[in-house]
Amino acid sequence: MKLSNTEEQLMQFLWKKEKAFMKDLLELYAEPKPATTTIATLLKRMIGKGFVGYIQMGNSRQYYPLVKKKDYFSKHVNGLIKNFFNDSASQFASFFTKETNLTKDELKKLKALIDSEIKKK
Amino acid sequence: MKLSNTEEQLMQFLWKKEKAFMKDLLELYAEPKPATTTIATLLKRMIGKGFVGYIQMGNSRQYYPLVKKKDYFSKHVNGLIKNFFNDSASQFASFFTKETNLTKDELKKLKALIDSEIKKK
DNA sequence: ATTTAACCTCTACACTTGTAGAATAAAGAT
DNA sequence: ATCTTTATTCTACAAGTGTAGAGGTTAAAT
Repeated sequence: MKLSNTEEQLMQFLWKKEKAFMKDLLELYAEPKPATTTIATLLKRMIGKGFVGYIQMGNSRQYYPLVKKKDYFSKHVNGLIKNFFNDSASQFASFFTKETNLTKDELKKLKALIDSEIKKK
Repeated sequence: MKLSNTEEQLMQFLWKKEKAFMKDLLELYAEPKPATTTIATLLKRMIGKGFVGYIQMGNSRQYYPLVKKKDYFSKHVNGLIKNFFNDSASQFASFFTKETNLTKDELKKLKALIDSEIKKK
């Protein structure tokens, strides 16, 4: 099961908040904010898809994510790599390095990070 | 305008081939292959969306991509970075380095690549 | 010339997505 | 007790997606 675009955006908010009531979520939207019923529909669908859970609190609910952002994201990137780079992460990495506009400084930091990863292996 | 999932898969095939007739594309699908009319519909929609062009050759057409895989892909990754990493490519890169199972060797190659990128700046 | 194969367009239909009004319920304010 | 606010469910509807049959056209094969 997969989230649609708007659902994914809402999920981002939920990940940010960790737990949230409708109200809190609505606040995070830029103007013009969607109708509350729209959010409600999305949440309901997301619950159906198994991405969101909630705790009933009085008349409203405290929603929370059922999947970790990291996991969701990994799946995304892996899909991307599979489709675009023939399932080769290193091919992807090299493409990424060349095509993204990382500054010199960022590149240096990345290099350092890679170094420490190399040491771990 | 955006490609849907099945459209994107077909696009992958088209990128691989560079130019292709229906037949060629159909071949690339695993069993059970979709109906030819399904592919035809997809191609038509993709033409409508401006992702595919064609040259009429007798009774059939030679299709070709109108957008470069690289460009399409970049847009994708940028979207991902924007959504998941607060628009920070370097944050993404670090996450990626840590979470992907690159081998020591791949990491070394990547490091070398980064080095040469640093020199360019 | 007739049959066959390839492929295109049109039509169709169920499912998903984006969006939100109407109706309802409950909780808080007066 | 009544009004107001807020959240929830139901219903709805247009657009987009996944999938493919029916029917027509042309080129190739016999």
